[in-house]
Amino acid sequence: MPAHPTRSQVTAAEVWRLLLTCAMSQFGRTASLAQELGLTPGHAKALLALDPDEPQAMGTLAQDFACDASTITWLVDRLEERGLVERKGLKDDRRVKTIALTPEGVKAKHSLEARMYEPPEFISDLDGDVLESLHKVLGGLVAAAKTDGTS
Amino acid sequence: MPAHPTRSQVTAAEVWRLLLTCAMSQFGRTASLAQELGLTPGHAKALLALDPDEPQAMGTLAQDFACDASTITWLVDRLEERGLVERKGLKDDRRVKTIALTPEGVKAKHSLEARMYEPPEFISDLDGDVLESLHKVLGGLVAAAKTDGTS
DNA sequence: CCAAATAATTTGACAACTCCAACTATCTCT
DNA sequence: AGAGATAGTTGGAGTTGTCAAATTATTTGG
Repeated sequence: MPAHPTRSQVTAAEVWRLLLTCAMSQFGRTASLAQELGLTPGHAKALLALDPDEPQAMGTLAQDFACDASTITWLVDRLEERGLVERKGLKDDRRVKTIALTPEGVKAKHSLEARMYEPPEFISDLDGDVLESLHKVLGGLVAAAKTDGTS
Repeated sequence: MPAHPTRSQVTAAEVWRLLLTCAMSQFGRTASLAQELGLTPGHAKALLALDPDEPQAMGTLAQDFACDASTITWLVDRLEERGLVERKGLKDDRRVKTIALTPEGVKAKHSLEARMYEPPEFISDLDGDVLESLHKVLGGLVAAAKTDGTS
């Protein structure tokens, strides 16, 4: 923690607010976007959280989504009905079931991401070198965010 | 629009993806955050959309939220029950009702924003001059986003 | 003034989500 | 082996969010 709350501490809040505002200006669409692809918000959330290469235990998902275990059961039932995911037993511990994306699921995930990640005009209008520097800073942030317990 | 899709076009997508990823890494919490304040996601969405100084016609809200008019009626009913907003007739056109935040509503909006805008560690850990430059760029983006028809 | 358009509401129905409590299967530790 | 913990499921229940169709009040255009 910082020894003294300097001026830059204030600016950090301001920067974060701007970043969030910027993201939200477009993120609002995500619901409509998902709907266009025949996905409910819940489906979309799950697809974004699931890594094609790393099946997740249901319990882990429940923690990630900060919801009850049975809520995950319900959600996975819906996803499975649509053939987007598959329950797989875990060898080491047969109580655990991991959730893996099916090829359909991977396709859906990619469709969704492709649309979400289409840059809005106010980004693509930026100068090359501004993009370059933003890219550098944000890249670092994303890396830092991953290793952030966010206690 | 750019005359030629140069390399920077690719980078714009990449930058946008990073920005979104960065924002989403924390935005996921918003639901829990709202819940702590006794707000449903719908309430939160509405509070964030409403400007204390500019009451919105219900029809406008329906457009913003891309939902049915009756859905807004339902949502505003809930908000009014909690004393967060107030329906006000419009002088010029008595069919229209505008939704204004009550003092309670303004307070709730501010509580919510205050929490949302608390910067995560990976932001407050940044160097002063990085913050400075980010602030400058993002400030411009937010301004540009406002005047973006987002056709 | 009357017909058509517009803004909101009501009603009815349904899907999406969410939890809690009880239950099954499996693992772990002694 | 047996007690207790853990992972997931089931059943029941309630709220939230959503739309379509019919209704009311008001405005607008002819």
